[in-house]
Amino acid sequence: MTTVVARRTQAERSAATRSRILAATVDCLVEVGHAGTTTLEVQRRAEVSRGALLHHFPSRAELLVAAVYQLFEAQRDVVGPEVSRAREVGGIDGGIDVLWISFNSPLAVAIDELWSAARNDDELREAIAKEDRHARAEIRRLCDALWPDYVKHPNYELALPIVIDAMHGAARARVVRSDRATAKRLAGWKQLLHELWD
Amino acid sequence: MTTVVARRTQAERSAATRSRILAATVDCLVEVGHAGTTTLEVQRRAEVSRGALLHHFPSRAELLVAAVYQLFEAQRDVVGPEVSRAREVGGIDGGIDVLWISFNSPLAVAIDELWSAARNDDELREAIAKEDRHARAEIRRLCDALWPDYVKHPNYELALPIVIDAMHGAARARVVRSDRATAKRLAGWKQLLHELWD
DNA sequence: TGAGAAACAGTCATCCTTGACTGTTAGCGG
DNA sequence: CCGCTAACAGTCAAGGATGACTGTTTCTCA
Repeated sequence: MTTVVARRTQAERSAATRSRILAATVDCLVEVGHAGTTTLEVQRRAEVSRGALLHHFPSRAELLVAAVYQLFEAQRDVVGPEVSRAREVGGIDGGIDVLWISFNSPLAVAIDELWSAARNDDELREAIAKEDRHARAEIRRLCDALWPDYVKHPNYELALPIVIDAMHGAARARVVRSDRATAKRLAGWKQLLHELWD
Repeated sequence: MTTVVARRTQAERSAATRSRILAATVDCLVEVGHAGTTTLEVQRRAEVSRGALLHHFPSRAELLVAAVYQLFEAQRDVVGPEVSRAREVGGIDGGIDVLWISFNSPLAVAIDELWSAARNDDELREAIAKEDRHARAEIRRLCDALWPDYVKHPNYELALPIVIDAMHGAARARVVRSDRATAKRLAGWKQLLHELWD
């Protein structure tokens, strides 16, 4: 009785391994942070040999940079569909809820983790800066889709960056603060937009 | 010709060494980040022996926790005087400028660095959470002192946390974004408060 | 089908960090 | 003035991380 091993092309094998490694890297970033994301730990989680890991990503730096691209791409895959569904979400309050979700995915946590590391790593910083521009554009598209009625409101351009920055700040602070505090913030953002746009 | 060594009490010697170590730790956090803040690097910067370092702070964790207290205390020393000077600063715009400064000191950078590390370190997180409450109260006092005329405005409680969160978010994003972007944000916050309070 | 290349496996030397450990000096109380 | 303790000095072993290196398998293409 021999196990039937499905024949795969080199490209398929390679891509699968690469994916496993990157997924493990993201998991690692979320669970134990940037400092805990060692090549050994990634290799264990991905269940690949050292050779495999080093073959795909010759150095830890290259692994993390690749993770950046992977992460932002994954986030686009999350945000994209939300844009399509945006018309079903009603008004200011629903929009804030949807927006807040995108700041709370595991992906966002992993990105935040790399963001911290980027301050002392030129290579990472450059990679993140580049992707961040696209991410912001995507968030912007999401907002426009969520609030088509307000896009032309004179206060739209004023309020948007502030709320987005505030969400960034709140997402970060969430590490040490209570869920209650987060709920209060959500309500605050909604009230602000009502105040400015209604 | 013998060098005259000033006689110091044990307590003085000890306190001086401790200060040097903590100051070096803060420098280290600012310059090379949490990951780069090794006990060896701190020891080099403080110009103390390994024995001295380990005597005052038996483990790296204790060193970082001590740094948390030191940092928040130092920040209080910075923010405190600002509260007294607040009456000299005029209006919304000046207040925003002052507030923004407190998010840009090296201290804030070091705190942010520890904040990142805290996500995966229970001891640190607890220490930071505790101090953070005081810090927020202090910031609140500063705001009240900066804008005594608006404290009772119905939108005061609405706008304040949002602006503070936004400053947190913006301070963090500054790592990868341009100074121009920061200037735009400053203008935005000012405009928002004018919109809500005037 | 067979040579070659890509994908993967596993080991190893090197470096770095940490904290334990032992030795030394400076101040303090009796 | 003497013994004691806190403050400091310097070394060392253990563990972990990284990437280089060599060996093996799996596909591909001529």
